[in-house]
Amino acid sequence: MSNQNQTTSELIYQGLKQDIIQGVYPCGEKIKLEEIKERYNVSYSPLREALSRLAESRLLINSGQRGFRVPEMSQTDFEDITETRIKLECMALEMSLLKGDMEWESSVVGAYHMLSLQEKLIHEKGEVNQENIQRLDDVHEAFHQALLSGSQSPWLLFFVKSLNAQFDRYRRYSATFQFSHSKSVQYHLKLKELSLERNTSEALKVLEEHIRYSAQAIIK
Amino acid sequence: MSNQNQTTSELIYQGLKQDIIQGVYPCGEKIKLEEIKERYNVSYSPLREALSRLAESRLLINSGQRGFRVPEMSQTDFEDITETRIKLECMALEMSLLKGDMEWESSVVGAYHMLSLQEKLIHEKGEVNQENIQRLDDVHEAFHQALLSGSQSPWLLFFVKSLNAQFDRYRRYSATFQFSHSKSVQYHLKLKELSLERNTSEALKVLEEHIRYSAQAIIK
DNA sequence: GCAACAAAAAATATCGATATTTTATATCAT
DNA sequence: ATGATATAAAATATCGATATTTTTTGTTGC
Repeated sequence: MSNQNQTTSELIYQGLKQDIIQGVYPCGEKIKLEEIKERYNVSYSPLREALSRLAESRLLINSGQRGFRVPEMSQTDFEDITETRIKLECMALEMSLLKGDMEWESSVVGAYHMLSLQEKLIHEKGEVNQENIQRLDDVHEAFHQALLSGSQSPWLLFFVKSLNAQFDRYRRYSATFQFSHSKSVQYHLKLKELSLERNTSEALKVLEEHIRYSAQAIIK
Repeated sequence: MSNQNQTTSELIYQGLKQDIIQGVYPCGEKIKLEEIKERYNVSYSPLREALSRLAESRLLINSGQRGFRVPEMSQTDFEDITETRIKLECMALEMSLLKGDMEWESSVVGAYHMLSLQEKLIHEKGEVNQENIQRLDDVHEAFHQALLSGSQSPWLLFFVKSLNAQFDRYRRYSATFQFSHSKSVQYHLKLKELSLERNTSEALKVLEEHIRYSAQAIIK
């Protein structure tokens, strides 16, 4: 977002990332350069730069002289992602509650407001479509980022972001869009309130539960 | 290491990464493509792929339409790296001591042996040269990796590795090669023994101290 | 039939040149 | 002089073509 310098390489990176996370390319599938070169209508250079970046953050695998492919999914990998995510996010949340200032509080309140509006739109008014779901994902992501942003640890947030992308890939793949999201909605409300009250121990508990609940729904 | 498929892109990636960490390119310096294209004697494509990857892991900064540059260093950034490193490494060590099997123990013993030999070579026999220091860094890194490898969390190890690269850049930049490394040697010995004894609380304490000690020496 | 090897096809990786954008330099009006 | 604008230079980003490697196909001998 808000990237003024829209280089082709950056654009295709964003597009590919999105597509990989959304499961457009099946697991283990080889990425044929010629093919997606045509599809995205670009040449090799920016394409390969984008692919290289994605491989660096493990959204692709780059095997020596034989190109790029989409990583396989496995139970153990997902469990590792989930457990690590819980640890790092809890860590960041703890720091947020300790260090978060007024600006942080405002961003949490603001992000929560957006999230709850979008949740209402989908789950109460039933306006379920691809665009609204994408938007729900975005504001949900933004809410979590806001919560943790008080931690003042760019590195921790960087890693959390990376894990969330991986987690999302599993989520999208399992295609479990739960219409009965009431539990999730409750989690978010509690999370917001406990955070603003600086009730660390309870907030951490809820965050962990929230992540585990999502993970459980994905494993099936 | 042990990458059989030595593509030009991979080679130049390794080389650049090493050079950035070792402080060959000053902080904030712009990476002139034409210049290092000549220096490494390659063409744009593999060079830009390598640069893109390095930017993805934050060893470079890629600003829109105006190329790549080496990140600035700051006290706060280094503190974030250090604190995050402590948290993640301690987390991984705790898991290692909990889950580590016989194979893990062997790798720790083996890695420690290598490390202590190299430490002796340098600090007792005084064979101090660029090559031996590089080798010390390598076996030191390997020892820490071995310690944490029992954790069974590839994602945690991935992040730790990334942080260590950043940490190393600061270390190399400050150019503090301490000849009185006796303290560091003691840390490693203690770390090994406490780990094999599965003395979690003490091992974590020593690891944290070890990292803080290194960080202190860098800040000056 | 089947393994081993050779030839052909396909795909990846790299190159050198071009187009685009940014940065530096020069010109002009105020 | 100074700031704005146009021009030139430099640097980045992208393209299309070539070289290299891998994969597939086909052939031969057993």
